[in-house]
Amino acid sequence: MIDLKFVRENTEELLASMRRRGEDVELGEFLALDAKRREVQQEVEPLRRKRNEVSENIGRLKKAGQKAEELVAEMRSVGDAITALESTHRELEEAQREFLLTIPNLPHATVPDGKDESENKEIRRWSPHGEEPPTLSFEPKPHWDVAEYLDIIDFNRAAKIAGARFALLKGVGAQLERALINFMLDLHTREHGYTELLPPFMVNQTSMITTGNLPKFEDDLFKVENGAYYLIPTAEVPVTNIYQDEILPEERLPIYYTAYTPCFRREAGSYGKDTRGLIRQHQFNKVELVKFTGPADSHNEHEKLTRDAEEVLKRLGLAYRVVALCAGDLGFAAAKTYDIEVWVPSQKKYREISSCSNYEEFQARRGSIRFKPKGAKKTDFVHTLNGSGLAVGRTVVAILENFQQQDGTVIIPEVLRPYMGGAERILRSEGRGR
RNA sequence: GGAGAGAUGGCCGAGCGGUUUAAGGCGGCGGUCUUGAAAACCGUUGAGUGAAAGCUCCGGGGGUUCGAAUCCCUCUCUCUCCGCCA
Repeated sequence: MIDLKFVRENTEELLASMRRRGEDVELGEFLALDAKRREVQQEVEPLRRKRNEVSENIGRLKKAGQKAEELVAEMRSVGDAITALESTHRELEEAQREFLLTIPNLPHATVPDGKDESENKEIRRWSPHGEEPPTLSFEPKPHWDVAEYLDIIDFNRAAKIAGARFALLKGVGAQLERALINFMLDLHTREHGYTELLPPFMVNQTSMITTGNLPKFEDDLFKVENGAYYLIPTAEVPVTNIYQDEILPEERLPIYYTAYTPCFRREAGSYGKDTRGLIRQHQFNKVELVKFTGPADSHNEHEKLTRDAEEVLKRLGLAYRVVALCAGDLGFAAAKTYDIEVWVPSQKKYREISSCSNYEEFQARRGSIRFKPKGAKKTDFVHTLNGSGLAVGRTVVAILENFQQQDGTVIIPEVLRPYMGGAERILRSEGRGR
């Protein structure tokens, strides 16, 4: 959430930022509400002060055994006036908050200009063989064909038991998924200094408001009907909300968390996009990285977090590139975002496998996540950051496609072998499992 | 699901209609003392808003009253006992 005072005092700067995002924001009505609200507040406060003073007086008089009838009568009408003003004030305040919750974050100065995805800026590339992605000596099959031949993913039966955009992993496919989760968590906890969490997979509305998923993006979420819960679209939501409404001591910062969770997304409005395969599912697994930092450190920590996610791909030997999202492609809550895109041979394209963002104080303000700088009188908002480290389903896509062999088998990356009973290759399974 | 108890400042805990501008303790910070430290003693120590005076905040929301942490309604959460259950 944008600071109310900032909106009031830096209106032009805010509008310029919104134009960079391609958002058309109308502030006239909001600023009028704000002026009215402050006017009402200035009216009600002296009345409250008067009531406090006179009421205390009445108490003293009564204690002394004296009458206070006129004062009581007078305060009765003051009380009515206060009640009326308070209810107006509350309505104005609520209207302001509702509006503020719909204003996206300000893009950081280093975010490139641009209207959409096509203007994102490539930052760097990596591949096991230099910078360019490796080419296979035969025509690569899409991962769903690779998986079907090996009998490790069953999309048809998943559709039967749940519907479109679900997958049923089988045998080595299920093992591969589990191996990747464990490999990623081990890397981040043992080498990158993150603490592992296993949070609730459903959260309340308040948590969704903190991260920016609500009120604007309800259509993207699955809501549980008998209970006020939402299925999490990412571990970012439960983990960021851990310190909701808390004031942290400065010495605790920065805090690094990693969490595996399934993620649930409606994918409304993505009809016809990635309809086959694992790329776009209603439910997928992800290992998430979340940081809470002081304001001065967040951009450094953002760079480090992105490198931590990249490391997963390096160890797996998967080619990727990092792009900086332009202002027009930036998510609602983000001040700055790097996407990591992995090479998908059958599509001859890089596809998003991680999104690493710095939200600065945007989410912290919505969730009131603060810290007390050492020696300072005032509290300040922390900065929150997160990134996928990585999306597991899409990592499976990359492994099946990049490491497929002409005979239909798939080489298992060395770092995963200890997690898969030492197997070096995924072979076609025969018989009973089918 | 049934019965009961509770939610107060970083933590513990008093207050149950009017010097509560929330007692007291612990913890934190500063000081006295000390070669240094501990102990003891003294002081200080919640958040938001505002230039300030002030105003608001005792789980959330609503009500009663001149006046609510305190009384009433409601919701949420926690605990105890019983039942059921992985």
